[in-house]
Amino acid sequence: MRKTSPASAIPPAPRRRAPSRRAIATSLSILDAAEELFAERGYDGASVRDIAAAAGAQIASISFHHGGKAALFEKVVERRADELSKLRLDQLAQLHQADGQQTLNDILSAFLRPYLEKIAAGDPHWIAYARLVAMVSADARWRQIAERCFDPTANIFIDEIAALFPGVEKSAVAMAFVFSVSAMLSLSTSQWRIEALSGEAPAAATMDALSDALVRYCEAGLRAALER
Amino acid sequence: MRKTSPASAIPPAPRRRAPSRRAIATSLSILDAAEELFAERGYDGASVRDIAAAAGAQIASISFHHGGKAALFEKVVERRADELSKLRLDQLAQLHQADGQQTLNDILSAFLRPYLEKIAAGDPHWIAYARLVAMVSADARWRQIAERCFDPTANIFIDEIAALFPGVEKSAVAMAFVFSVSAMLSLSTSQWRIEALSGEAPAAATMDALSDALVRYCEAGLRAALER
DNA sequence: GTCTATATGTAGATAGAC
DNA sequence: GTCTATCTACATATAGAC
Repeated sequence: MRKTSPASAIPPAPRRRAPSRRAIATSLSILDAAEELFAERGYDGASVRDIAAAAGAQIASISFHHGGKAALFEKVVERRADELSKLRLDQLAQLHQADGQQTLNDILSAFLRPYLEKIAAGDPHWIAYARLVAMVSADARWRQIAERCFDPTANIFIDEIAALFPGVEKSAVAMAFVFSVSAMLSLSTSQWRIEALSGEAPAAATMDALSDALVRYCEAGLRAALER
Repeated sequence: MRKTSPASAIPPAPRRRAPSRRAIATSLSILDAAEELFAERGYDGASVRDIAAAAGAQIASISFHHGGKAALFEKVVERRADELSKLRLDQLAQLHQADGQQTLNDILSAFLRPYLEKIAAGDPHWIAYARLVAMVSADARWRQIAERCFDPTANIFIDEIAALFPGVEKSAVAMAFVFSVSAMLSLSTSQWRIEALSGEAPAAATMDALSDALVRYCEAGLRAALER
């Protein structure tokens, strides 16, 4: 069944020459600048001009390296989503290896803590990421990004939670899960609102305390919504 | 100390002639069209051209009646916010009249139910409103709208809740309150995400069931986050 | 790969006739 | 109050020199 012709059978590799160090730097700085400006001003509010300027690059570089504004936005979201999904699934795998019965708190922590630790470290890239996720989640125009970047991991966690509540419909679990993700995102997207509503005393709460409160909030909320 | 001249002392009323019926209709249809398009595409994504076209009005009418795009956005948010705040504060007043000790569930219901009833009725204007609130809450550029339209009522409810948890810092209550508002908004803003994550079975859950689940979720979450 | 120059479209606002 | 016509600015994208 094999073709007899030697090398020509395999089409000549459509692979390009490896990009130069400088090209990589340009491409990356555009990605970083885009992340910041998209998060701050939204997709329509951030122009490729401003992104290029912030990156110290040419406008034309954006189309050249990333294929246009829309494709750039997708790459920005995808880069972070992939890293975060990996961390979350790693946590889940560790739970399974420990092979005691995992609790709701374990599963929720595996999902929430990796992100909470990122923002507790104060990394502005990850604070920006919450705003991007909120945009994608609220805008049907980015449906494909959500399906590709968020849904696979979310489904795994929803199924894990559903296993703890036999007889409860998956849609109910999905709903309570979305409530929890929304609450998590609000820590970043609405930080200024929380501060504005906190009154005079700034209350130098550590991010760790906020994280713990969020996990407790979500766990209790999920139980109340799903238990009979 | 009074001027002796008769009518001229009082400056001629700067009041304009009452607007015509048609003018009112134009102004209103612009407001309605703007609400829909701002919610669907965001502030930057919705152009005044499209808004005018959707309203069946002229582009120039937008500046004439509403003073420009930014002012129009504010009016759109303010109109709904005022109506909703009134409903919420009415509910709270009824609780106080009943003068039994009000529970956390009472207070949360007074805040959440008026909005949940609006969307349970399927009114697209109110579903759109959640998206607008989410935009304003996530974007510091609209800080003034949030301070004027949302904060006064939110502060009243936060204080009511705080009274049930003596010794807990107001900032902790504000945080848990923002979690709850985020979860509430996600019912409208991320409805399509909930559906996508619910799996094959569409599960024709009534909006009333979703509302009850949300209130249970928020109440239990608040308790867990605030109780010692 | 980078950069200049430009093509082509659309944005929000308003002057002035009606 | 409405509507036409137009102003000015800025958007994304790309062709072609380097």
